Amino acid sequence: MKKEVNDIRGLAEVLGLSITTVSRVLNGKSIRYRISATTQQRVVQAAKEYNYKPNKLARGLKLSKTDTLGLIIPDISNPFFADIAQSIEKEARSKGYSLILCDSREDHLVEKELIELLISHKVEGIIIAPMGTDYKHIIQTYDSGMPLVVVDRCFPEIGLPFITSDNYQGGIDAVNYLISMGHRKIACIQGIPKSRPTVERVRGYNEAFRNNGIPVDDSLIVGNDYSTENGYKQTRILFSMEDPPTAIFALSNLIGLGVIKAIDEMGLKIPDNISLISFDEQPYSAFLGTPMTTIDQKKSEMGQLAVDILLKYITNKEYRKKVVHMTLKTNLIVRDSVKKIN
Amino acid sequence: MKKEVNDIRGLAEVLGLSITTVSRVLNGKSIRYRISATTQQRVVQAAKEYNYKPNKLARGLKLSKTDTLGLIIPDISNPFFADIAQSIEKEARSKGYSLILCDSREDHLVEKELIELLISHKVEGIIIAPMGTDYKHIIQTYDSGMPLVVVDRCFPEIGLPFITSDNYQGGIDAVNYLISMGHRKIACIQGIPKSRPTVERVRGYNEAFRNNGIPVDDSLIVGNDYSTENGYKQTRILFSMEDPPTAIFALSNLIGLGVIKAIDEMGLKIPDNISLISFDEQPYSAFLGTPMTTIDQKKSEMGQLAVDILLKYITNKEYRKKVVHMTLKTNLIVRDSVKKIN
DNA sequence: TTGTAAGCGTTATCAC
DNA sequence: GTGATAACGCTTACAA
Repeated sequence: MKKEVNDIRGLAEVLGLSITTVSRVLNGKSIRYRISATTQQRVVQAAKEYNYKPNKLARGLKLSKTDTLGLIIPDISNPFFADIAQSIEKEARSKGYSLILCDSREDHLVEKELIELLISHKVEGIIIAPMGTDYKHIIQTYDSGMPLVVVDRCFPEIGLPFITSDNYQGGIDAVNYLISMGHRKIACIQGIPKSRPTVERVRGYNEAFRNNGIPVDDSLIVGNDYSTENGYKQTRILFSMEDPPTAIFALSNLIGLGVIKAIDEMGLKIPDNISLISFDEQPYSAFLGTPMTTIDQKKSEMGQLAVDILLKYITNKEYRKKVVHMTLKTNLIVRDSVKKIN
Repeated sequence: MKKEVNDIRGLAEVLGLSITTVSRVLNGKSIRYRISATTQQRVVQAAKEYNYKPNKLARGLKLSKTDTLGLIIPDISNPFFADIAQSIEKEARSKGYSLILCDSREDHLVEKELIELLISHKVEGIIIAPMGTDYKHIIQTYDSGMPLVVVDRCFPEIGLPFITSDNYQGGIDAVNYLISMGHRKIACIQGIPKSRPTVERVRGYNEAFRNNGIPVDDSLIVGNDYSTENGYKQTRILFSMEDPPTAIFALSNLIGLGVIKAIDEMGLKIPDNISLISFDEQPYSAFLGTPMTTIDQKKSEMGQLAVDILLKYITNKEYRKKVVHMTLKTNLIVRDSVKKIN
């Protein structure tokens, strides 16, 4: 390893060649321009020797191609999103793209600013798992021509491409199972109320009751975000009722953890005193105090597909007319957290 | 919102001003150049109206300032690193920096390529949680002048800035506790053998035995990476021994989960048949089948400090001469996974 | 088979 | 108070 060279110009100089030729070789255009094998070898060799790294900024400026995607996630410390982020990163990089990671912390204003930031960075496309209650800023970005795919918290009512789980069916499956185990008084602790996954899961909840000819008690649908705190608080409130529910349907893994915490603190047992089923399978789900029955989502498929679709939008102008809406099957994993009653 | 303008030039045109003036206003240099209040207002107003977003590529090219940091993590789906990543992202953004996220998947070659990639992207600095067995590529990058901070898997033997936990003391605390509970035959399931956290924790393990005047049985120090699979496999092997250990010290949360899985499958109970203590506290630690005794690390402090130090290196040339080595206290959290014996 | 020069969108230097 | 212009590092017509 000799001296370093920071320029394509520097490289050209030490080689006694023109910038053009060097650039061509480095971009694999030697054949097209019939560059001599010797020249080619010398260039490649020197690039390695002088540790030359092309400047993506300059390249991006010239080509309007930054090899960069933006990812906006509401909470990367939530393992559900960490898993999605991992598969997105993997797929993106395998296709030659880097990822700018942004954590909106479930803050709508931050989310808006992050989009602006990514635009400033000239990312070629954006994958966003939004807060899910408002979409003005998102659709505006999309309409301005920025390739964009929404993940998880989608907005089916508008023309925004998305990929998400079949939350409706997941909700039905969960509640059907609970009902089949004899439960009638089933609480549902929601995530963010107007966010689509919550809306759909609650719709499934209602549908399952209807299918079984059982009336729904709306007062059992509680909670307001996907956090552990929410799960904890709502459980405490539910158990301060005259006649608490016999089962809880937690709409996220974090909420589920909060429920367990509350149950635990009250000296109660799952499933003896209360049954629990939670959305999102996690590595620890099987090893909790009571191995938990969960609704599993295809997280890595979701991430991978999001990238694939986004890249199609980026590279194929025709494809951009299609607004892809994709829904992935969920899967009920039965363990021990639901007791058969009656 | 009227038409969009993609240029500072476009903006200047609609305003009938020069590019220079517009640039100055937008960069808060109106006072220095005594730009009239009216002009100033018009510019700001128009920028908003025409939805102008400065091009960070062009700016970066000109100023050699990209407002971007690189983060390399071995596995973002590991909640330990997800937490660190979150605090890094938060701190970086609060200081005006964006983050390019790279997941090396514990692959040394990938790690090397990722560094090159980040250099190409002209990040202003790099935070890396490396595989931890080799550092040639890292020190070379650092020596070439790239501000860089190593996190978690550090290399104290060389002049690379780092911030990590006091893994040695953490190891001592864990094993001291185990010994105080009457255990003598204590297995240690390692992470990557030559990585510093593992080395230090094992050193603590040995030290605790020595302090208590108990000989160490080296055959009980097993395992080779931080994964769940490793924890699982090693536990099965340990229990195929004549006289299995009475306690296991798992050197990561993932390993701990693998141990639990194996124990579970064998129909054994924690802590009745085997005691367990694991590095890394997680939200679920308290709610596992047996609430787990853990060694907690200050993850968010680690991330935040890493960014702060890195930014000092970036902005303060003088400071760059200092090689910061920082070690964060760990904390033993006692729960129910260790049984008192004898 | 190789080279010259313009231009990507900014900011800084110098001039008025 | 404001404006021309060169330059950042790269790619790509257009020349030769």
